[in-house]
Amino acid sequence: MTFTLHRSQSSGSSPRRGSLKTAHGAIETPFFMPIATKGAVKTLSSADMAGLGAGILLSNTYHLYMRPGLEIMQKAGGLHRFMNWSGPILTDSGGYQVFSLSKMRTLSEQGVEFQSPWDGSKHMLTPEKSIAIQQTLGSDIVMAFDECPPYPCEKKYAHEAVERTTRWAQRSQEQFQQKIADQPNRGQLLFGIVQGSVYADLRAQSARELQAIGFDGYAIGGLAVGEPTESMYETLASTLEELPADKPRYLMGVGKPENIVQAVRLGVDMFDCVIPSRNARHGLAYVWREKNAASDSAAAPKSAPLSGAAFYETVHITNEKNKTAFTVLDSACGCLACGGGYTRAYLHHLFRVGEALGQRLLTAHNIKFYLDLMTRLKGAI
RNA sequence: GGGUGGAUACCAAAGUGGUUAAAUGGACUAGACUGUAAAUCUAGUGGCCAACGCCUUCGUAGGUUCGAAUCCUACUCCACCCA
Repeated sequence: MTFTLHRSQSSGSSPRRGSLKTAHGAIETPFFMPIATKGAVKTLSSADMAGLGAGILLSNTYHLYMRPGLEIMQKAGGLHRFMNWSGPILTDSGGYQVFSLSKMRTLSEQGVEFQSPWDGSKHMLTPEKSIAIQQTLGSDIVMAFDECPPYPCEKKYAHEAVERTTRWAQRSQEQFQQKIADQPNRGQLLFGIVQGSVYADLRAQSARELQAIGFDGYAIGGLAVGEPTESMYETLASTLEELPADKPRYLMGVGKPENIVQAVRLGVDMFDCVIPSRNARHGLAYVWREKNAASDSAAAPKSAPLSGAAFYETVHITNEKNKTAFTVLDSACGCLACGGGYTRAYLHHLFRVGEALGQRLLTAHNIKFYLDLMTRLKGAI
């Protein structure tokens, strides 16, 4: 079995632990994937990631296809070798770029034509091409090519997007199988992506249609794109009811720590998000809050369930008050910054003068925070 | 000694009679960021005020004008040029 649950769960919305086997090792779920869009977690090396205890990274088909391109990836012997990362990698299909680059693309039944922001050149991404690229990259988990609609989204359009996503999922699966027939199976897994905006019936339809095709795992896409958080939770809960319990469920692009906590409660197994890395580069650090437990009844001991957003706090490292804060972000943290003994005052200084080390240290810290969050959640299930 | 050009808010730098508390950068203050077009973006930054609003600013001191950062006079300082 590729995916095994540690405790048998009937179905639906309840937290679960499991193990997902990939060609580059098994990972305990629920887990978080730091994002290495262009083949690197910005400011960090593969060795750094291993040191932080990251189990699996996420990379992006669209970006790697644009640069360095398939020829280089082929000569490099695949993405793992290219970036010198021996753990598992999940590659996103480029479906999200259908959403985020909406001003620079043209969508058709065939696929999506993107215009390069660099030289204006046009590139067509289709389900077949996306999967083929991911096969060349050699990622452990391949994502079907989907359409991620914006929010808000008229139901009529959301419906069309669901049906197109289903057709694209079918084509993705066919391409995936064909390649496997051609070449030795590299042990790649293929995940389908549920769409349907915030409409429960569309989500259910999407989930049903994808299961009819059959995938190794099911992702929930198109959330956290601007809808109210409550709406996201409701949609997530109803969608999970429609997904098989014996396959991994992946909530794409989410999210804030409290979003992840809530999603794990509802039965999600996999996450990714740019928040820890991007916010780190923008000077925002995540810090556990229990050190203030004496004065704050909302702070919980490590073993207790994490609730709301009260279990952590954010630190704007560039804030004036950190100028003379000669303490590390979190004395219990073993990241490059905290373990290295670099104080908030020093990090503040690095950001002020624009030294890249500041971004690097904060990125390491936030990634560690997210990985620790998952460890705690596993411990609480 | 003579000549020319300057002096604008924390810094740099626009503005040559009213629409200017004064463009734009930087710096500073705070905020945002959810399958990364993101080391990005937003807002604020003379004083008082919760706010409406009021007050004080463009080297200094006078003057012209209904009205001046903008025009005139003197002075101070800076830069360059000629002796």
